[in-house]
Amino acid sequence: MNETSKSLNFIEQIIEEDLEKGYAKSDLRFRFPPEPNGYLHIGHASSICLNFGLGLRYQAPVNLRFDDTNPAKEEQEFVDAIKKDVSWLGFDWNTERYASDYFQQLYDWAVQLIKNDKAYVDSQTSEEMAVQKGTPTQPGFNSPYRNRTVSENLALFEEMKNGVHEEGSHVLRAKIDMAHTNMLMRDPIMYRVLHRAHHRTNTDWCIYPMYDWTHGESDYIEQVSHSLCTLEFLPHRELYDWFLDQVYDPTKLRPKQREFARRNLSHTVVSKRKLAQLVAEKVVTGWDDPRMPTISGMRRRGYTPESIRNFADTIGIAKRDNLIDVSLLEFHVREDLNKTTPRVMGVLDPLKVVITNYPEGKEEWLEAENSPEDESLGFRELPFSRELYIEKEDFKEEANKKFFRLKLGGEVRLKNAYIIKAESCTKDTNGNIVEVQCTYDPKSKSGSGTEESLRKVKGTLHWVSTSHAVQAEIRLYDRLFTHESPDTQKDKDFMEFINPNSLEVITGFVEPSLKEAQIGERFQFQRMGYFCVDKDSSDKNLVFNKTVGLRDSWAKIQQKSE
RNA sequence: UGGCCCAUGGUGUAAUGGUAACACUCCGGUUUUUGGUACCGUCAUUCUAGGUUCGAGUCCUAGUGGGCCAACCA
Repeated sequence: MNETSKSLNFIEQIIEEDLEKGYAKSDLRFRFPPEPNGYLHIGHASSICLNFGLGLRYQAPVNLRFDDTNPAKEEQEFVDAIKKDVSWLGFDWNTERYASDYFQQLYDWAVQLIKNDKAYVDSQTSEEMAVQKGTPTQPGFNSPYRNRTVSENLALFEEMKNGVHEEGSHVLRAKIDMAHTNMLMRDPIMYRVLHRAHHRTNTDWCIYPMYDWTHGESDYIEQVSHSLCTLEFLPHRELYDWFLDQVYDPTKLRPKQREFARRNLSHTVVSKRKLAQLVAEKVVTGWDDPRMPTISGMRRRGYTPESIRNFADTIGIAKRDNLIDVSLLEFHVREDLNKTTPRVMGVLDPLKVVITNYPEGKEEWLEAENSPEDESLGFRELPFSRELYIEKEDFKEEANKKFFRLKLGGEVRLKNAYIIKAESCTKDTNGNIVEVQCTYDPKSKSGSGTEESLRKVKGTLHWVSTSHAVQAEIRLYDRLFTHESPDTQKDKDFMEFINPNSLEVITGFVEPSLKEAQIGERFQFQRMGYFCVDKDSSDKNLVFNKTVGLRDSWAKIQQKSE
């Protein structure tokens, strides 16, 4: 927590060096620049935490800037979702900006470039241009249109803007060097003709600027000091600087681009394009499907903003390729949920228990602590009766002594209730156990303080009273992909690794206090895991998502004995 | 057959020329009315070869391995 003792990541070191070299702290400014063409994912969360974290650390403003230069892909729906996600993560932006706000300024600068003989209108097809561009190992060659006169370029460019020309007929290109070793410097396209309505500028423009031309100049307009992006943009830095050189006024702050490695998460894909494909092909129900590594998906799953921020802090920022194990994310989710969620009881795979020496028709309301981690959460009351459900896996006719749960002739504590002993069980015609008959010790009531209640029994089970329990739909999730790195396998498409069993829907029974649970509310079902109420939930049909299971050392013991 | 970036336990990140550390995972234990939590402990790391230096994970060179670059996407 101590800022001064915490080691700096390499971005923070760059900033510290700039500060030492005389950069004013008040000149520091950052931005988070999403393109509104999809939902934000865990990789963006990392970038958001980086940029807004820097803002907090240096008390510097952070803009939320939508990189909306491609009306073919961008929509208002995504703008709204992105704003919601950033806010939910717990960050406040200084101002909300749009690259489209700068279209006029960008156009004016482009005209200036043409006048300075730094840009020209090319009228080749994209195929011709691709050939002419060369390859990484071979230089390109000049376009036949490269030497158009300034006045001809000016006239054409204005016509492009005015919608005189068809899509694909002309582009504006920067005039740099077709033999440059960096392919991005081989006369990159600045503008294309697009007869499309834009979500903000509507049909005002018939030409739209490309990323490279837009991004750095937007940083410059906003006077962003450090423009942070992922490593695949590293080759763009040279162009970023070249474009800046064309318009730079030395009395103003000059933004600098620096790059960090995107964070990869195991057993999923962290790519908007691939996530969009999962949505489009209906592998998942939508961008906010709880199996998706999107911020909205994680929110719906029950992850907390705190846990995602802690995760981002822990994984840090660096420049090497990485594949972060999803178990680290789950650790942070459990860590936060353990501290904050109330405990309740829910039986996912019910087995009926009848307490033969408990009077028929009797019910008792027992006091139960809401959280051993947080006293302030108080207590609630639980109904107990003659017939209960316990978890099917918590009973065996016979078992070795490693099995702490209920077995014939053995005793267990029912959480917050009595100690019971299994006397017999009945089976259906297929040999499946359908009911267990038990006796209880009436003096062993939890919290009663009697000698019997203080007895140590090895196992404690969760349970619900059959007549009081509420039926609930419970959605269990597993990893979306069976491979830890589905999208880096040579000759294999990531879709081949989709886990067919990533969703299982079951019907369980939960304690009656959950009847009034609100959408989004989180609970720990004791001994089972963390669950939250899904947005599909209604008065008629209670729906829970399993957020993450509890650590399960019994499962490990079982695995080893197999 | 080019250019650029990267290389620290199983995973991620530190160590800023001076004893390689922290977290997760794994494994073992203590406590426990959650086989949870908490706490304690074990195992395990500088890609290779040269060089600079009293001293190199850190600087230099080469090699090896991985990644990025040929959208009118961002």
